[in-house]
Amino acid sequence: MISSARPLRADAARNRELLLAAAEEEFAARGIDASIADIADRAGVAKATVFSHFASKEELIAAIVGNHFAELTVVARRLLTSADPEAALSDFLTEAAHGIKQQDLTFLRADDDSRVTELRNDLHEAVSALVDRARAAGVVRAEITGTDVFLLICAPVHIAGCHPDADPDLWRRYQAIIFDGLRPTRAELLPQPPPSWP
Amino acid sequence: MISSARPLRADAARNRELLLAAAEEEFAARGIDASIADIADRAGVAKATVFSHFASKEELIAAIVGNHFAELTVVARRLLTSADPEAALSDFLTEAAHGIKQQDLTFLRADDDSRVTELRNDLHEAVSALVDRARAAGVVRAEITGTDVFLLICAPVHIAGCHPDADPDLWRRYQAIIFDGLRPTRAELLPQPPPSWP
Amino acid sequence: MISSARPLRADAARNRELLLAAAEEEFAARGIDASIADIADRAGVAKATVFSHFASKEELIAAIVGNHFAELTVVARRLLTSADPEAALSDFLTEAAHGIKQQDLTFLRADDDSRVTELRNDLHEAVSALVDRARAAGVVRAEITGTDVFLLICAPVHIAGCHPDADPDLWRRYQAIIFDGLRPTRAELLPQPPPSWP
Amino acid sequence: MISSARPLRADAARNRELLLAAAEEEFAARGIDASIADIADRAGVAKATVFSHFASKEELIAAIVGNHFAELTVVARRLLTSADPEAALSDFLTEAAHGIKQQDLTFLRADDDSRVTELRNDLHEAVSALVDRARAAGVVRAEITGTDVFLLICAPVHIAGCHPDADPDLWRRYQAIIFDGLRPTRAELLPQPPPSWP
DNA sequence: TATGAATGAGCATTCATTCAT
DNA sequence: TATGAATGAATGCTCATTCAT
Repeated sequence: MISSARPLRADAARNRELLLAAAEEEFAARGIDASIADIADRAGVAKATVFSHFASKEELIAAIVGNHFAELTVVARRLLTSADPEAALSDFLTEAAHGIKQQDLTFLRADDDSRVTELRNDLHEAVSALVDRARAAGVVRAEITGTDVFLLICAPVHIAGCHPDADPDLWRRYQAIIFDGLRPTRAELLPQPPPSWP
Repeated sequence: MISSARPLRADAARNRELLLAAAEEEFAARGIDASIADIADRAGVAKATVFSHFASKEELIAAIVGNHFAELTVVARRLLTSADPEAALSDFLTEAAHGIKQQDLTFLRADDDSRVTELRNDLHEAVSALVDRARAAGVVRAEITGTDVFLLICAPVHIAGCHPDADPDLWRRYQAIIFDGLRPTRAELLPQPPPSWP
Repeated sequence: MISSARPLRADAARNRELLLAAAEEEFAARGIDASIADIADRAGVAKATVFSHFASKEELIAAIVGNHFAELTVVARRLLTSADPEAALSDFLTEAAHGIKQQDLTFLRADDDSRVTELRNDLHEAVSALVDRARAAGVVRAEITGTDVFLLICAPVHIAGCHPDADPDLWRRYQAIIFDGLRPTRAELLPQPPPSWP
Repeated sequence: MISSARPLRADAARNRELLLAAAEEEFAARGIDASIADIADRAGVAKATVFSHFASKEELIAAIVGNHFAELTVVARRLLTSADPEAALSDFLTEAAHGIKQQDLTFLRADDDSRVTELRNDLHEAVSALVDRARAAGVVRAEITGTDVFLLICAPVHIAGCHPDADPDLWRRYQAIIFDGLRPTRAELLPQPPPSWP
């Protein structure tokens, strides 16, 4: 929300937010092939204005993805200070899924962008802290890592999205199932070692 | 002469198979934006030939998706005859995920095609039978339906795909977690009723 | 004129010629920034058709430049068989300048194209033969090389083009001056050694 | 206050010079398609500032071209006062070509600008005086006019520029050849009458 | 049926120029 | 005067689809 590098003029800052919002909506509606023209139209600015804010379509996508990572990091850090480790992890997954559900942008990738990589690592770290606390409290299996949970964030929304005509809250069902799968009820080892993080 | 729907000439039938195979490979390699030109090149035919077999790109995608549903249906029906209900369900999910992993075509959608809808319903039915048997045997929660499992088919591969540099077998870890989530260990009710199927 | 690689269908070959002609005219009229759209319009075809004949604007330019080199090579080789070495060289420069004058495309460059490089080398070789014969006959200075004359081909037209409102034949005046500069009247050495050819 | 045309503030005058210098460099480096944005960047000012000094890109080009004409005029007038008429003409062409070679802006045209036309006429007049003196001294043919030499100014650099990998001083070779072509050694008449000047 | 060619609609991106501050 | 921002008009290029043979 609050950027540090260059204090934009008020009108430009407004247009930037307008554009990011329009882009999210357009990507959610039309997929990754949403056109810059449509995004500009939706934001009520000229096509060229998009490029005066983001040097390329890739950079626009990176800004969106980065923002989402940053928002989730804020959520994770806030929940780290709560009393109940189990509720904290569960609430994080719920809030995350809820945010994703609003606009499914799961398909957006921005891998080669260093800022996004950094923000993704920040989120990974915050999630790992949440998981460490939950594991220490015995509410998740000993084998479960922060990376596991990081990868699972989008799963409930994605699963519900496979239904051709689902209730908007269906993802909650699959989140509960997955969360139960993380619990230390079963002693069996998982068939693969925990994934490393680059 | 013997087959019912459309008696294709032998070489035409061969071209059709060539095209479907080429299209799958190209979609797997380049994503949904793979071009008809590249598919035709890979199949060794002219671009226009693609359109003499499939009226549009959508129809080509529908054919691929339909084939995948049909293959999974075969797997599900075969496993219905096996002795162990738990192993049958687990094996189905494993074989399905394995096939998807080979060529991740999860992103392909073909919603408005009636043949695809029919094949999808066939798969849904076969999976439901598998789940009914598993539930009756007490290896999955009473609340779990065939629709649930149908929706979960792609999840393990999708989850592992969120890792920037994952082991090719990582999906097995998440499949085990999800399968554990389906088990009747926990008594708590799931937060959402089972989804209906259209 | 007669290409070897792939025998185009009659209509395609016609469109190709139409496009090359239109492109030459458009480049001559608007300079190197002539647009593909205008070229296509002038040729009476769709924009995309340009790209079905030439993969890029660069390739179209290369085709034009290559054709011009090839045509000049034909002229040079023909004159090599004529009786008078002085007239042969002079006529070559005249015919070349005349062809260039029709459409000043001096500004077109296609350096990185291997076919063009080859055709340019062919022309260089043919011109060198013409110059060798003229030198042997004592009608040009001993120091003058084929490379010198190759570089001088465009000069008369370019010089006349610096006049804001010149007679269309003014280039002949500067060709005569330059040709006189090549004659062995003066014994003084030229201030720079003859240029090498890559 | 003291100067007549437009009393610029000191910093504005400085920006103007900065911009002209930056524009020359950028045009020399990137050709006529050098962008206003790059020029402004190089000058260290905002894009819009360019337009507060020059109403359009054309006008900026006209200013550069006009400056070059004016500089050459100074050179020609200075050499008019030298003792040797032949050396004066030769030196003029050498100094001119040298300046052009440093930054080849030959491609810049600014025809419809009245100030440029005036400066070009000034140069034409100064060159004509140089040529008249040389002709009177018998060092150039009787037929050669100031207009001829004016048109020939850029030729040596242009000719050397046709070589794909030339020595930076190669233009001197062609200047010598052309200058020899101007000498009164040959009695033959040139094939075209001297061009008039508008 | 198979195909070489043609094409209309569209896309990301650029740029000279204008505007408000 | 200087500038950050905005923009309309182009531009090279792509692609699914159509057409004539």
